[in-house]
Amino acid sequence: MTLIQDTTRDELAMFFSREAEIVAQELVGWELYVKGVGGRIVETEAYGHNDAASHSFRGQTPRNKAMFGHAAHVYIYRSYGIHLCLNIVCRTGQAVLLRAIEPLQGIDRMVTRRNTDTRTQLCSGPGKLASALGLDHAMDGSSAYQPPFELRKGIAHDILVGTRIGITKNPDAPWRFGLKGSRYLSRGFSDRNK
DNA sequence: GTTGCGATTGCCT
DNA sequence: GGCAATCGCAACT
Repeated sequence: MTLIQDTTRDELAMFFSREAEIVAQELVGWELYVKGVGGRIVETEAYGHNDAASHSFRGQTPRNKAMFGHAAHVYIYRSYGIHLCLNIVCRTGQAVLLRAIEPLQGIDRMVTRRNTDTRTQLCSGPGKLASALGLDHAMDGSSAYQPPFELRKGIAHDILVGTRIGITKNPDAPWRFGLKGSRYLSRGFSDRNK
């Protein structure tokens, strides 16, 4: 392994080894690619410590094992028996759910996988994002700092804050974050819910 | 062994 | 805005 890869890995491990609500906020504006397909992360949610909405709340199970593994590794789970959702693990038991991406590379492959050519809706939701990027449940637990994943650091942006979507427990925590002005969000930040 | 429920999406009215 | 689809997982008997 080269020095550059080691440096990247160490930097990312340090970046993600913090509270999920901090990481989720700072991750907006970064870029994520899977086999060269992806773009700018424009929406995230934090699943933190002592958070009843988190899969890790009741301790480690076979499904959430990756959440108790290494920081900067991915936690991928199946949602509603149909979709996959992508998280990046932070401090032990915490993770950031990636909810929306602004497509920048590999758009043709996203269009094929999603069966739509509406740019703003290729990755405008956790299930859509997972589908567009071609994620596989077998990737659960693998590191986000080596292929097929590639993370590129972003710069600070104006961030929108809101409550998380689709949860029933701990619904009032302001742990949803979005890139201000983005057209690629899963939904707006002013209205609560749909 | 059984049950109930989702960190969702897309189609229908 | 309403709701069906679809099934793995975890809680419970």
